[in-house]
Amino acid sequence: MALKEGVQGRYERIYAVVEQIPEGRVATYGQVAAMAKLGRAARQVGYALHSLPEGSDLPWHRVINSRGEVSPRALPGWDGYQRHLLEEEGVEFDERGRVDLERFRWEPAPRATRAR
DNA sequence: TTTATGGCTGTCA
DNA sequence: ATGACAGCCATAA
Repeated sequence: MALKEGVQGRYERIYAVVEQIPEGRVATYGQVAAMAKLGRAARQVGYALHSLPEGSDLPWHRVINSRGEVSPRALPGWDGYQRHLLEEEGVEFDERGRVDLERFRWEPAPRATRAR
């Protein structure tokens, strides 16, 4: 309709954020959503990832929920697969399969090139 | 156009 | 610590 969809790059925004996630680091949906200027559209982030185009180099597996765990998606084995990918990147999982967000939470750079 | 759902989040018990 | 309810916003039908 005549209403502006804002920008058609809503997906791109999410993709851009996820793409910025370094290895050995994880980000939550809410965090990505906030960084993508989507506000509380954390769910949409998950949808965007669900709608991921095939062949995307998007590290969607680095995006987890606020519990520090992968989404218990319907497909059995997907959570294990995601966890496996993160483990290879150096992310440590708990017995429950949880990650210490306090330690592995990706800290986005506000503006300057922050490297420590 | 509206309606329904969802890879979530945060608070309350 | 976990379990349940409601809120939020975009995509799909």
